[in-house]
Amino acid sequence: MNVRRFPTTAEISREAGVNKSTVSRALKADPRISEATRKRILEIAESMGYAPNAIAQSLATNNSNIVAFVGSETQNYWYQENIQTLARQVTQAGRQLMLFQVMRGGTIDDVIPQMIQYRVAGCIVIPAVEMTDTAAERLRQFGISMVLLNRPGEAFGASSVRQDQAEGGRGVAHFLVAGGHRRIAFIAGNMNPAAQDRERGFLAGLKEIGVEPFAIDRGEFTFRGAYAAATRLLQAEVRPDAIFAANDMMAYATIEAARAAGLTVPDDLSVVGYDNGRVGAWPGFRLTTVAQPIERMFGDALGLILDRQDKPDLPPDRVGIAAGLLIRDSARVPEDLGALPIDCRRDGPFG
Amino acid sequence: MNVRRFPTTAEISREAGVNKSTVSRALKADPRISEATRKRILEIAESMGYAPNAIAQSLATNNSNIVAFVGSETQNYWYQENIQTLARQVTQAGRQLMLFQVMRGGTIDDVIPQMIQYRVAGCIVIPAVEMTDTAAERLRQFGISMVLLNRPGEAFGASSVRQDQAEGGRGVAHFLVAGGHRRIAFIAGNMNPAAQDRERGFLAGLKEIGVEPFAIDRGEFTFRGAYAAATRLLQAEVRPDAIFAANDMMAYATIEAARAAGLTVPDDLSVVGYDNGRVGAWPGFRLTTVAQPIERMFGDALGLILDRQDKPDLPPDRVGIAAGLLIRDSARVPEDLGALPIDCRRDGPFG
DNA sequence: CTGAAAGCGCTAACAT
DNA sequence: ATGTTAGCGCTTTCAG
Repeated sequence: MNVRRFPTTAEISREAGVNKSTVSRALKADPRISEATRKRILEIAESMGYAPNAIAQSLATNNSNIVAFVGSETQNYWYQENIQTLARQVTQAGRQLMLFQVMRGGTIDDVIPQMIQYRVAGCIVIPAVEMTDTAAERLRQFGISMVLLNRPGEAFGASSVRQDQAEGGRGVAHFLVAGGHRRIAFIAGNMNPAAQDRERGFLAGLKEIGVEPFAIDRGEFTFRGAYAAATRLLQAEVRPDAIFAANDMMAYATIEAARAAGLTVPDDLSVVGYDNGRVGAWPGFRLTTVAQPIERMFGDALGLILDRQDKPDLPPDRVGIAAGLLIRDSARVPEDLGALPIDCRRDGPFG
Repeated sequence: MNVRRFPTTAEISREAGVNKSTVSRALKADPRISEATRKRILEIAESMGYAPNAIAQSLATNNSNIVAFVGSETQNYWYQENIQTLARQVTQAGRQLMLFQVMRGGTIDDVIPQMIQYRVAGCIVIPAVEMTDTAAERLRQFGISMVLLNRPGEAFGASSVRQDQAEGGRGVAHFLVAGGHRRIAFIAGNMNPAAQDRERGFLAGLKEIGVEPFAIDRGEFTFRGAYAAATRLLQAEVRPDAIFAANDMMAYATIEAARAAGLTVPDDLSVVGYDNGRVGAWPGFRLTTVAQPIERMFGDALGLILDRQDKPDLPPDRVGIAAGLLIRDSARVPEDLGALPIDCRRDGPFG
């Protein structure tokens, strides 16, 4: 309860009868310190309950070791499901994760001041947050590297880790047509660049094969929006025999809407999503979906940032990731998967 | 690309022909600075693209303005669904959110060093992370306040924000019995204190009314575990007419298991969950569940921490929150809700 | 109303 | 192998 100050390197040095800098070196395993003194210093530090002050270290080294994650106020589970993966990786890299959140209708500019204030080492930005040139410029000015997820970084001079979302969409088009569907509807997302790419790729894919999209509706990337869209689609005079939803959240809604309409998936309706969210693995959904190797993508993103700490002139880099289709039971499966322009993998039954 | 240093107060002061400290004061609206100079300094700062260095501020004030959120590697959506709420509130309070994650099988001790290193102002700890006395002691030593969520803080000398989970469980027992169920099964969670409280309260509630629990199985707070448990329960010779799952994730699994077994909810089986997760609002689930006022709870937790910045001897405080039942369609509803020992609220139909 | 100076806890040349 | 010395960028007495 006594408000005693935290032990500092100075106190340790006094106690050990050495200089502050010796302590500093001993603490960080500098090879020049003799084993004997290091051991002694470590013991003293330990006994005093010493804990290094990362704030002071950051100031002295001009290097914060904080990684920023810039998310948005989305309802989408993607961000939420995967933040834990990032947290783990950041921890394992000996860094800290700081969360920044852009409110609905805002842009990344809203959080730029805070990111700069804390001199974060770099930031990882999800597709749902709107980028701006001024923000990119400002970050560059302060030597903060950016990694954009699932969207091109070129326009902002940023790095990117990107599964080609258009390829994913295209793959789904081929998959659905090969599966024998001819009335293929699409439930689009919002203006988020990843959503746009998925749509573009999907439509391009259909065009390649000479199949007209049966219908296009908007679901705004929300459960509710997609539920309404799917319901409209399924209540029409002629209904689609397949629906591709631009993300899993909307695919869940589509499956529920189908069920509510008394339809059986995939017999009456095939549904394909995008994201490989966790709910899709539940037995009631068994969603066929485009999967992204999250673990690897975050790992790469983190790597790009760490590489650029202290190396302000390392140019941005881009890593591309192949799209892959995870096949479960929500869509009829074509005979010859090998002929598709997308990598396919089957997910065994639940349990 | 030029690695020019960030503008500092010193540079501004030079430019403005005043002293560093004047700049410092002007920047933080110190009343003693004349409007004229303040205005001039602000303009210069602006024109130089100045951004305060929070790291340096923290060092100088011995105060980091960082709030730590300590989560675990759980599959539970609770943490994930609600982290956004916290992020928003922390931002609005002008603080930053740093994420700490305890790996499966670990305790809070694993992240204590990092929290201390960054001299976080305080930490918010979810029930899923295991607390230890040494951790509590260490945080106290460094003046870092703790707020435990949904678990008593007394044992650790910590503050807490707590919906009485036992009351919630008890309320469910009364609700189910009043709804006419007599074969009431329970799917328990894990050792997490909130889960334990729910179980304890639920069993106590049944006892009060003189109803024996029909069966108790364990779902480990996971979808998969609960799905297996529910399936066992529903395939028995005599099956329960109601199942209370210790959290929503397990309730979702229960509903899916019931559906897979060809049962109709709530006609053949009533299901009640705990947490008010988002999936429960979907039309396919419409889960009756114990709700927690997340917004308020995080707000209170944050408040407890902010109150204790700079006031190391303000004793821990506890805020209690009443349990409330959110009634949807997954469980038969008793006639007289007013007679129940828990606040009930109906959630309108989806859409 | 503003300036001077010390200091927050640590690092990193530069000495020795 | 260790000590000296100067910062890192900001805040905060204490003066004036």
